[in-house]
Amino acid sequence: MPTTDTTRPVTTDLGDQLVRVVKLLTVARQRQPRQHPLVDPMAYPLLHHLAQGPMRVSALAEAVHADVSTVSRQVSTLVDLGFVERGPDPEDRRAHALSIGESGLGLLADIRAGRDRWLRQLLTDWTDDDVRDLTGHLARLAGDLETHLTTTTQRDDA
Amino acid sequence: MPTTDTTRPVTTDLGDQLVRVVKLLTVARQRQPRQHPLVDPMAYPLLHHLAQGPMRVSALAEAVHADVSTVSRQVSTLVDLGFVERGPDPEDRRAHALSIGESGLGLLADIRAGRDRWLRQLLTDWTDDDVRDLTGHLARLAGDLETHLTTTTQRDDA
DNA sequence: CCTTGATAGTTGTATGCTGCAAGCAACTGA
DNA sequence: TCAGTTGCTTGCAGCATACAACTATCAAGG
Repeated sequence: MPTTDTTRPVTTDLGDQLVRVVKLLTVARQRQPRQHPLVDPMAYPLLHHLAQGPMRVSALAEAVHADVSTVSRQVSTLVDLGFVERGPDPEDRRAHALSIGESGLGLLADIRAGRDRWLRQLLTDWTDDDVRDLTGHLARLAGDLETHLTTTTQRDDA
Repeated sequence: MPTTDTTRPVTTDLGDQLVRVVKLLTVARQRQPRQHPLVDPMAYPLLHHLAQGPMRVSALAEAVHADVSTVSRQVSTLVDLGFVERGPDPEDRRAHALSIGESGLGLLADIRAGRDRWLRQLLTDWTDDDVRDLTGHLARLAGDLETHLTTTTQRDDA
């Protein structure tokens, strides 16, 4: 047993708060009106990634840590609505080069703007430094999570 | 209107990171082996709240910001597995006084321990102060979220 | 060239978590 | 005791996801 702490370790509190925030954010997102009625909120990160350049479905799936089939469906919706274009991949005719369209960038901007309004309303008594501080910690945590998720496919503790 | 920023506001970055972390944590949780095969990870917060004293289903639902029906189902599972007891409510025979049992406390401890192991492995290069700092910010954010969720039932921005 | 195996993506099916609405039991007030 | 309200459960539907089967294409050898 490596945890010879008799006191409650700091990670326990962090875990509790993480679970709490995730839950609350999930609930909040569900209640928030969608920017576009047919676009899943879960598809938003796709736009975020596609905004940084064209990529394949498989690359996108890996980027968002989701199954290819899931991303395929989400992309299909976005394509049907005209936010994303499925162009030919010059190197492989099986694959598609997904690229975000004009309206897709607009949607992304709208999503960000709405989220910004909401956050600003939520964090009225936070200073900019507070926000930046939290953002920095979250980014670091996210980075650690990504490497952890990509390195360990399964197994570990338990 | 206080938002005369022409530069990217700090909340935009925060929003991006929040979405990212939530997504990553969700994925990580899905891949993690369950402490108990039949207990939803989403039910863990229920144990957390019940550990602080007996309460009704409705109170529990409000505490976790979920629908009563959802909590009812989750509680039924926990009762079937012996982690929670549905005792009579002395003041109202329609209601039940849910209380966590011996094994429920054990399960909660196991869940926390497993999460701790995972977090400690994840945050190897974080100092305790870093962790505490993030925890504090998250707690503050969670508090703001809770008041926001309880005050605004609908409407707002969009 | 063909054939065989691997790869990119799509679609069928199943599962898990959720909320809404209907229903049942019990409380409350007249 | 009767009408309305409240606490909870259950039937049903929605949504996101993953796994598996399938099609189309590529790549390597004979």
